[in-house]
Amino acid sequence: MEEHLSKRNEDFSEWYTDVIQRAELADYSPVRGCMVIRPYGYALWEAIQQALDRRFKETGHQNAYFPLFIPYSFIQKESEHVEGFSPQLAVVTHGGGQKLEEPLIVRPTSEAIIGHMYSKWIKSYRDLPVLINQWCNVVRWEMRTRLFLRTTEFLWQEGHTAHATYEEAEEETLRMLNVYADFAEREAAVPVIQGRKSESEKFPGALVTYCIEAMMGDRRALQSATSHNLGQNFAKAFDIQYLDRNNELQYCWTTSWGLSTRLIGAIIMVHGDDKGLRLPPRLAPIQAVIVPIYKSDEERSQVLEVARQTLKKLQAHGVRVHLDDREEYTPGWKFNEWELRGVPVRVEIGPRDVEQDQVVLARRDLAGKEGKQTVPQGRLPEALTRLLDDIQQNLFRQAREFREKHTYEPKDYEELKQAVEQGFAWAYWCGSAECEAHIQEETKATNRCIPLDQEPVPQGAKCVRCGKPAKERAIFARAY
RNA sequence: CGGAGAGUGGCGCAGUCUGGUGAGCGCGCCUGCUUUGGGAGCAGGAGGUCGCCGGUUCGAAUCCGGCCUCUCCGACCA
Repeated sequence: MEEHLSKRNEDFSEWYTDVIQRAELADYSPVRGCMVIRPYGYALWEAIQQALDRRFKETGHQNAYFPLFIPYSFIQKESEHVEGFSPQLAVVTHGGGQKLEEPLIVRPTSEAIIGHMYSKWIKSYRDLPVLINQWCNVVRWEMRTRLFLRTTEFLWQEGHTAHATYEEAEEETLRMLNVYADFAEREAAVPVIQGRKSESEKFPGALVTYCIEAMMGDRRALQSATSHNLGQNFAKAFDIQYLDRNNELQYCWTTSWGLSTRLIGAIIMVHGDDKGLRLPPRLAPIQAVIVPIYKSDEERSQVLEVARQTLKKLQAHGVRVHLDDREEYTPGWKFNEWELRGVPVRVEIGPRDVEQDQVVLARRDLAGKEGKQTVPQGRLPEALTRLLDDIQQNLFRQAREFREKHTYEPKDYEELKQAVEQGFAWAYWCGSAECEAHIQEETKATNRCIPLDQEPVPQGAKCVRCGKPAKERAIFARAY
């Protein structure tokens, strides 16, 4: 292992892949574009799953599981859907040593197969709404991949719901968008902007796509989750119909929404620094690591004894804590190792601390002495809990300030060009796909979203590119 | 899929241009002793058919051809 990481500001991409591998979150696999999620990275995903799953259940959803394989014909039933996903499909043509009658696709998303099942299950307005989520893997054959951000196979959850009315579907779509935003900000400490995707950026087959967008440490944007109101498009393609109270046959209104392992990429890129990861305490697999320090054998047994008691005490208090009692590494080495792996708090216990019935707490988000404090054993659990809370909030605050600092309101096209070099540009826009395409071509920035939270367009506001009357404000930025 | 770079013990690299008698260096790993409050020191040791296939040659990590994989930059995308 090399002693030092790549510098974050010098080469962000290299720093990113470096951190992931050194922190043992993931590794490259022998299969092109695929990655192996290692135990530490998977533990982070499990923490994400728990925090989200709880929110899904609280909003009335149930988990289920649909198959990995989908008949090829299914994906072709919704025209925009086919067009959007065809280039990315993995197709199975052979099975059991024989050519298949009909090829199967490996799901890139499950609207098709779930739509098919919903058409069997839904008969009456009494069956609605159907609120199902699944945790699974999907495959999209990407040209260029990147650990966590874009891999051929990735893990995610996809919620699929069916409703009696447009209003209910829209309400559900926005409810889940809110769930994602709440999760991102409170659990991952990643500040997000809730918005609507433009026509050209929306999900293939959706009526409206909503998303949460976040700013990464290199000031590029990352779509961190999406929520789609699918209207009746999939209901019509898959025949999802019900009889209403008046005995009239109606098509359902459906939604889908998803968040993937990509969010791990966001956590890395939003919070990480030159020393490595900085994990938000609420999701960190290890919230505190105890590092014992000693010289003689006598000190060793005393310190380890206290370290083990401290471990038990903190575990009993509900803290995810780890005791690093490896003999082969020095304390200094361990300090660096756990900082690289982003553990929010280090608990140092040495002879001095044993003698004085105290520990030293060092927080990951503040460097050196500034982040250190001495706490009596008696007050440890409470002090640590408070500290974790403080770190969680500090990470969020830092990320939000960073985003605000790099957010601009360009008044003309020249200013927009400069703004997207530096971060997010909130710009008035005429709403045309043409302007959007021009902006992308000329600045490499895409329309990330039209923020939901925005003032009415003032009189006389003009599109930043074409000068025609502005319809709304959009965020333009370079994106992952 | 277009452009660039790279594949040599577990990791990072040198050697390749100019083929030849030692495949080398740093980190890691193993053993022992001394160390341990910010990436310890010394001594001894293990580990590589040089990405794969083919060709040229008395002889190939090195030259030639093909293929595979990875990274970075673009177009596509969660």
